[in-house]
Amino acid sequence: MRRMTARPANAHQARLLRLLRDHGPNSRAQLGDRIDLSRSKLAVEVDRLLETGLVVADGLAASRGGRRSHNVRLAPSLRFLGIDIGATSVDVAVTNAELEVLGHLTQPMDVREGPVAVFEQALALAGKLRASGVAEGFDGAGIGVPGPVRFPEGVPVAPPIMPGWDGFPVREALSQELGCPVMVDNDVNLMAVGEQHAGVARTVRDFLFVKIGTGIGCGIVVNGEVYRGTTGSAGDIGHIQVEPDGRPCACGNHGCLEAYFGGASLARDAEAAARAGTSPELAARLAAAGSLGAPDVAAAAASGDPVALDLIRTGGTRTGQVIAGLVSFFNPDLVVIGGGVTGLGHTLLAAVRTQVYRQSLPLATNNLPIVLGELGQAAGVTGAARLISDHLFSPA
Amino acid sequence: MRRMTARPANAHQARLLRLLRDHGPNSRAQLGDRIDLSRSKLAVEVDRLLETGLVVADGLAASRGGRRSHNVRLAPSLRFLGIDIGATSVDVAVTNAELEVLGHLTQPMDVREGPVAVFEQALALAGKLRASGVAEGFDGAGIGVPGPVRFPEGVPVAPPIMPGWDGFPVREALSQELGCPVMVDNDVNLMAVGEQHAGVARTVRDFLFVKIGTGIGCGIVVNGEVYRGTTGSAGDIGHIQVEPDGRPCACGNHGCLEAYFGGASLARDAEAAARAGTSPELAARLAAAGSLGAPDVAAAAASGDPVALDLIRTGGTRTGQVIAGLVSFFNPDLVVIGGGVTGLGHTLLAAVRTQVYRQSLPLATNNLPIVLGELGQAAGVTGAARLISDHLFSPA
DNA sequence: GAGACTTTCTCCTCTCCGAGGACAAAGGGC
DNA sequence: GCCCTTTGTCCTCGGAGAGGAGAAAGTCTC
Repeated sequence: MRRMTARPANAHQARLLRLLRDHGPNSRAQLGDRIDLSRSKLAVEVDRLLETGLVVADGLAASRGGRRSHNVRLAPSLRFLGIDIGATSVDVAVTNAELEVLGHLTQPMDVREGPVAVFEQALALAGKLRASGVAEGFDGAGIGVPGPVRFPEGVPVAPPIMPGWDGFPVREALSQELGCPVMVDNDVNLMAVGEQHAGVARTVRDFLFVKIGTGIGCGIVVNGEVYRGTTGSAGDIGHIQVEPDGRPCACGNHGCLEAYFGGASLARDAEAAARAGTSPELAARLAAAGSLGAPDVAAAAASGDPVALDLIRTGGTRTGQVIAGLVSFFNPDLVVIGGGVTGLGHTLLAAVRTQVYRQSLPLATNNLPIVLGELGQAAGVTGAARLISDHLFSPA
Repeated sequence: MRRMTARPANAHQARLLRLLRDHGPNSRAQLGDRIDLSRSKLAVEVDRLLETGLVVADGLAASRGGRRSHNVRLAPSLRFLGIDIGATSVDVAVTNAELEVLGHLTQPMDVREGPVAVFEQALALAGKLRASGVAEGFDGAGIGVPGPVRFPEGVPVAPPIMPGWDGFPVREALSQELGCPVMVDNDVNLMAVGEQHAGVARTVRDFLFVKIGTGIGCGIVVNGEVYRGTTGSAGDIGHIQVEPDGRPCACGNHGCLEAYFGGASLARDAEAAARAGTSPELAARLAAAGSLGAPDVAAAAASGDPVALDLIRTGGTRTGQVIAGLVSFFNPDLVVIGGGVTGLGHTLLAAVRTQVYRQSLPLATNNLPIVLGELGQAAGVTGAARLISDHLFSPA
């Protein structure tokens, strides 16, 4: 099948495409209400979009008391591919032009295997999705990687947990492989975008998305747009110090947040507790599985294990300490907590909230919701699809 | 004298005014090089600006190899008033349209006396400047206050160190009093803007301006624009915790940065050292003056007093701790240190630098200059003038 | 010092965009 | 079936702005 080649010719067309993406099929009259354009101009631009094939007619709308208007919608054959490469897994999803997830596959994987091996797996998953019939091809792809990215070029820079990726031309390579436009960003940024598009952050302009997974990172949204910093490493909060002269961290410093919390240290602490015999529950799980992870701690906590609960609470408190600082500094509308360990759920959230509300100034916390993400695993891939659609639905 | 009433009629005129503000007098031909407009359009817009009186002819430019071009410049009679209200002083300056400071007065003052008393003093200083002949009237005024501001309305909100100002309609009142447009912002934000306009931050888009004065605050510039947060309290970093369960702070928490450093605690620590007898130098100064302040510590340090040096170093280290976290989070192009205690100078700077470079990740610090502000006392008033000029030089 | 070349400035024309009105088409309600 | 409302199409008109022609005002070379 021939894929999308057209792009909006001007800012008006771009706006129309985004309206149709975000609000679904719409009548021409409704579009007129949402956009500040004369009817004549609007008709011209919609007709041009119909010609390009990006938009198709979609029957008649219900009457609003007079002549029925013609519906239009984004081409139903458009497909975006969202790829979320985590430290230990890869997620691939296919969406339509309205960014609804039509198919989603996950697979465990170690990012340290390097870009070639990881791409092979991601492309295999994409192929599987295509074979399942949800897509015949892709009009664009977004991909998130667990490290800093030089955004304009789509190239990872100095990623600590994925050394083999440094400077690898992700955008270029994937674009070649898939034969469609590709955009690359940090995975946490994309999760933030995902929650902004379809999750809890739909209505706010300035918010933080804190991901607690293998590592801890933060997506920063300013004025509705992701802020990436000078070198693309903004939001790298895992190595903020929470304990002067504290535990040594893999980064070479002492007392970093990640040395105390996050998937890796949580697993380490849980195993230590199991071996020390303070938690029979965790010990049993360790004996059964040979190793422990965040899900084990979550399960143990759910069954009331005090050691597991304590691990989550102190971790949440430490995370809350850092977030409190960020809230004072950034004064956001909203803080979203997401990532793999949200299985720890409300125990974690409660600890974070307590700490933030206690430690930040009232003016910044008065109307500050701190909530869990709504999209879970889908946040990253949704954000990825949104990233590429934003790119494609902008003037050429 | 009649004051400026005209405003640019469109975005082109606004851009031309800003070009003339930032680059000084310019020939029409040069303006053509700097702006993307056809010669005909440019001529029309410049002529219209000449008609409004915002811009005046300014003789002939030097030849660039052919016919000499006509110079234009912003009306030389335009005057902006910049007011910087600190915790313990008020600064007032007059600038021309190019934001050059033509006169500058400072006066000690306690902001807790309340808005009415403070305005009286500020207006008296403005009157003095007018009497000295640098201005006949003001075309606009910018004012900075030491607390959070609801920016669109120009009203302080819940300012901790100036309770009497909460909700006081600063913009409205001052505009009435002066008979010209007024814009209000947090004083630290304005110092950041000042350094951006005429100081060290001229060439960067994303930077932090850390002010260490009576309190400690931070101006955040994203994409060339001040970021103020949802409630206008962004950058309030004085109450970020640096020491879990540390010293009690005036805000009710423990271990805040301001409990350890900043003008107030520096004075307290210095007096304690003087009384304890560990520093003869400080003791002598205390005996002479009855109390100590940051300048005393600076002087003692300059003459080699080890206790004073140590106070500055540990304060710098603590500040560096916080800045290190912000740098990891925000990944700026540049960090500027300014405010009253820059008299502490390079001892302070060195301590901050050491801590930040040690504690933040290499990718964020590799090309990160940390420097002292260039403008000193003039940063705030320059930023204030820039604020109002940005407002006036924008399409109506 | 005269002529040739450059740069600047002023008109003028021509095109394009988009607003908005007139009118036709299509539907609802009584 | 009649009248009102909404939607869609067509047309005209005004304004914005690009770009060319040519005059005006310099510099530079010989």
